[in-house]
Amino acid sequence: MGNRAGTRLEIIDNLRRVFQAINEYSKNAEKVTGLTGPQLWAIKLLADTSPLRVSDLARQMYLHPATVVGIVDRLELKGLVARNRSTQDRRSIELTLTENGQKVAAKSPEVAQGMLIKGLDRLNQEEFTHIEEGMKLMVRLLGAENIKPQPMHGK
Amino acid sequence: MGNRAGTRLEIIDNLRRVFQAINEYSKNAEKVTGLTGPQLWAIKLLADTSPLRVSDLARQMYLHPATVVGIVDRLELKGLVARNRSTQDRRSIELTLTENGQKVAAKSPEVAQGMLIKGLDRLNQEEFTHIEEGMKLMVRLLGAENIKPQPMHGK
DNA sequence: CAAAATAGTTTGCAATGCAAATAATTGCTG
DNA sequence: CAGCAATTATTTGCATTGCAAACTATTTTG
Repeated sequence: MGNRAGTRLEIIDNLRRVFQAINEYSKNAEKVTGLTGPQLWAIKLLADTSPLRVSDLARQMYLHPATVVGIVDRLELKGLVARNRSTQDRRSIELTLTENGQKVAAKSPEVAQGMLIKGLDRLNQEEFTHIEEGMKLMVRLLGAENIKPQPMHGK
Repeated sequence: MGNRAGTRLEIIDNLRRVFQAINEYSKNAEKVTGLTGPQLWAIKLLADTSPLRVSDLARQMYLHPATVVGIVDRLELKGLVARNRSTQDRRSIELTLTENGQKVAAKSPEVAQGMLIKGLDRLNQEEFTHIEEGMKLMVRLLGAENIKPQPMHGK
């Protein structure tokens, strides 16, 4: 203690470790599923709510529609996603998971999330409080209170 | 309280917020500097230690040499990095920052790091301990103790 | 000295990501 | 209701990242 400057750097190093670990979990998920990060992300979103229009998917992924079209193209090629023209608004496309797509979504690992949930359960009350308060503070430091949480993925 | 399950999800949501905030800081850095994430990362590493061989840079960035060659190509084109054949081992190339490159490295924002350091200084002792312990625990949960910290970047 | 290892590069490939232009449809406005 | 504006998805063109495999030059090792 007292040596706050050193601890400060240690905290940041630990944050970096967390980053990299999560990155590696999602790299692993890519190997397991044969899908890239964005592809897996799209599949997961479709597993949550379906059908989903292309523009809505783009909004949820904070990506340009043109980018999402490419991702959906490749998922459609793999037979995981289906496109259907909406009957109400014939401009829009409704995206759904195929049976195979649902299987993939169900089987694909929860990236780091599962790991974290299990780990959190094993903590005692004091440790749990440390993490709870620590994360709240980290959010405050970054001014990120108003940011809507979105899946973390490795690049 | 006692509702541990809810808090658990809240913790993960906060981690996601942290992720996204840092992502946005680095996106901003890209706009400010006109460099992409990997390019900025390479510049920062070269600002730390110089000269640096291509293979060493690749190792530090956990990237394939062929990938780094491309990145260095573009930095050289922009006049930020210089290549020099080593005299001791004529196979290897020594990378250095040009004057301009040094200026860019100095001026380019520390991504999220500066933000965090300033923020950490403003915390009282109890808060500081929460973050310190919280991050340690997070690292343990992910089994990331042995991971060498590397810059976090969006991408 | 010959063979193997190392360093950087080139080439070819796939994926992400954006901007701008396009076609089809819907909504709005006078 | 006719016409214009907005929305939706797509296409095209471009830059970047990232890897693997082949290649050249150099060094090290047997």
